[in-house]
Amino acid sequence: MPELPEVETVRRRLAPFLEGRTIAMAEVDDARLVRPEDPAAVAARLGGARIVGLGRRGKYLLVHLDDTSTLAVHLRMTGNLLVGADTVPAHRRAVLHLDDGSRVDYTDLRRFGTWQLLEGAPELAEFLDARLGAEPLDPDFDAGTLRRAFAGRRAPVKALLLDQRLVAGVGNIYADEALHAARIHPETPAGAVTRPALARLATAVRDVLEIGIAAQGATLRDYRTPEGGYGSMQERFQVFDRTGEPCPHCGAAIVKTRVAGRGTHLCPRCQRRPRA
DNA sequence: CGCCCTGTTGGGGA
DNA sequence: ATCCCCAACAGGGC
Repeated sequence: MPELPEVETVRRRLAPFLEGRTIAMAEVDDARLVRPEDPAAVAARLGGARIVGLGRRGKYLLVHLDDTSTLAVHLRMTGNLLVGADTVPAHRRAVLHLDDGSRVDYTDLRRFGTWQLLEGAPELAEFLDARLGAEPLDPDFDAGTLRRAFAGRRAPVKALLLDQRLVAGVGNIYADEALHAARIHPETPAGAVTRPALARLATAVRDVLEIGIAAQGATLRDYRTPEGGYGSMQERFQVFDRTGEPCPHCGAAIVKTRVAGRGTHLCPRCQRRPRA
């Protein structure tokens, strides 16, 4: 489910239903969800709280409460938040009952997702700052941001792009897409990426994330239209999950390799491996 | 039918 | 600094 565009889509979809509402009761059925804290204690804390707003930082969805605490929700691989379901959805791990009688269901097939309750703005800031670097959609995100983050580093540029402490919110799909758009081989040592390439990459990261948001997260692998199709051509990726298909830019066959422990898709003609 | 491999993320240990 | 493994489960390929 996640990747930044999907989290942002969930935030925008839920906000009208949640903002201003009071949580009448919360149920947390999965002990791991809020570890290391006690699920019952967190549920009790949520009960009676009013939701003043929904935010996002990186891939964290932030549920701001009127007692200055914030519930930081991370959906990891398969988490999702649903409103208005008329039956209990599969793999439900937690529920928020709102004061208007509606329900928010949290589902998570693989149970990697987390709910972290943070007390007050300083604790929230400390939590986020320890984990997240630059926001790629902020106006000041540019080539200089990447140059400072990559300086002197020899790890593959894709590995650093995926490091949330450097750039917040880039996942495996959008890393492949951004590197392809910027014509950078994913195994290029990060510190060796040229200045012009860094400028292309900064633009590409922002562009692919904004395209994903504009498509309302409809870019995921398992997304299908109600008729079972893929939707418009623009909703498909350029390289991700397109092994063997022609590169939209040059026509060469997309190849799949492994970089930073993750499946990696690239065009061998557009993204030349730099020689040492 | 069963086995093996893969995976949209992040944390911890080597 | 970098790399590997793991969490828990489903789905696809063979």
